[in-house]
Amino acid sequence: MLMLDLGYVRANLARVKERLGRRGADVAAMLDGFEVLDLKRRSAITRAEMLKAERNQISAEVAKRKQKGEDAAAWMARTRGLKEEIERCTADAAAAEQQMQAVLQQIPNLPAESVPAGTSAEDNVEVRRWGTPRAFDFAPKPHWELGEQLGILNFEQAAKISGARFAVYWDAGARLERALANFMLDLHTGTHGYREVLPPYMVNEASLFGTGQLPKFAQDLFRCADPDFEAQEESERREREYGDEDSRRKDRALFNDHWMIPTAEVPLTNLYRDDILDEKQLPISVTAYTPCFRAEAGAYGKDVRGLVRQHQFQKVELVKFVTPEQSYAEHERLTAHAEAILQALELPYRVMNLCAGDLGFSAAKTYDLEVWLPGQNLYREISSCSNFEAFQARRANIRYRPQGQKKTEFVHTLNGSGLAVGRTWLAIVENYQQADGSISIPTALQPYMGGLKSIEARSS
RNA sequence: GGAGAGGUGGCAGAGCCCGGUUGAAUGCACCUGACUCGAAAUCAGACAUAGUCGCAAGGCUAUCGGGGGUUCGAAUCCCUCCCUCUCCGCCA
Repeated sequence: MLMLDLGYVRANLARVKERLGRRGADVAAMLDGFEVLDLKRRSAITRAEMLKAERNQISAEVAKRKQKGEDAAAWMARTRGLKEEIERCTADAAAAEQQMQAVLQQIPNLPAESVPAGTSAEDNVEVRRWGTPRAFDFAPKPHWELGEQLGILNFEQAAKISGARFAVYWDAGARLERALANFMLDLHTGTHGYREVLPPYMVNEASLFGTGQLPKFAQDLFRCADPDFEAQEESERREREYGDEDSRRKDRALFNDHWMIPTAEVPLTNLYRDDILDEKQLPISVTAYTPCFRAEAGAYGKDVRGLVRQHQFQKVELVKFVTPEQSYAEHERLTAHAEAILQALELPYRVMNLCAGDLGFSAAKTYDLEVWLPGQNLYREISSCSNFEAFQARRANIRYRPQGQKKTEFVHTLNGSGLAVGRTWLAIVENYQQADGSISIPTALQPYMGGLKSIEARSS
């Protein structure tokens, strides 16, 4: 299963290269040799199919003669040598196919037309800004200082029981996390029309392939080791032996094939993997509150303090399945739904249109919402809302039947954080801090905090 | 963990014991046409997906949970893995 449509790539090679080139010259270069490989593959397929056709004809003749009671030995002998020849051609075709798949699976989605040019975060374009950063008459502190002073956040205990990049929340801090999750879910299900889902937090390999995390980004994920070591070795042997990506994708679980989800996008998008939806059902909007687990390999020394970059954090995710016609309008709506949370909590933010070079692997277009953090004096990503067009749908085989049409088409998938709860937590702590180190609770959140208006240090 | 049953097209469901025009009966849904002012009902027809060859018409190849094997030929036989269901055990 290809990430980009093979026929489309072949027919529009120059155009595809040009659009991929917007992500960087090295990306477009991945398609070098594509034509040669494709030619090799097709000629091997044609040869193999001709031989198979011959074999099938002979078999049909054998069947006819046997039914009539005639002798078929002469015909049966005709296939001598065919079998080996077929096997050789099929192997050639499979080898070429595998090489192409290996290349294509590494290639990211094509950027949408409305994506700005650029190579790094520097080139992202600010679309709009909401709210005014509050003027402090004292020096605002970062959340890790405030949290530890108030006794609602404990990194030492987390390091002891788990390791680096984990946190323990206490008392009102724990409740604040729970309040935020409930508040967000209520708004999305009540006002924005999303259905609430509680999905598994562990998924199989096929799901991760479907949303684009695998095969390229295995190093970012936590994989559950099978206590049965022999089973694991057996699985890896199979992977080597038959492991073209496509058959592995279909071969749902080789052993206990479980990975911790890096985002609810994975289980939610895969809800409809291999399904054919009715156009009447679309758009489908779902939301879920889940933990997210990220290895953060390669992030050593980055954001080491505080809650910004954790191995486990919680997030409310928004996912939509839409028709191609709806997708860009729905992308704007989904982004607005995430923004509505920030607005209700009165947290200043800005919306960034990511440039081609900063776009994620699977995305055609992404808006990042960046919240103002006075304790660190910067805007920080708190939500990422993307349109994947048919990229994930093709990999996960999610189709729909347009009304009045017989042929199926791939849906477009969208998702966004609505919001990352951990980062919302710290945004509240930093933006609502008072001179005495207490945190006032945003009005919208107070009902979810049992009426609590302020988090103060415990007296005891 | 133990024992059994099963996985077939959008869905339901035959075929598998006894391998041979079976890409797969039948029903439902969907689509087209007729009838109708329109709709329902009825009747008639069409109706899998992907790859590949071809300007096209149209061929050809593959696919009956995944992989492998036996055979001239596999949905049907053999091996293996996965999944689902039922019963027993254990457990939040």
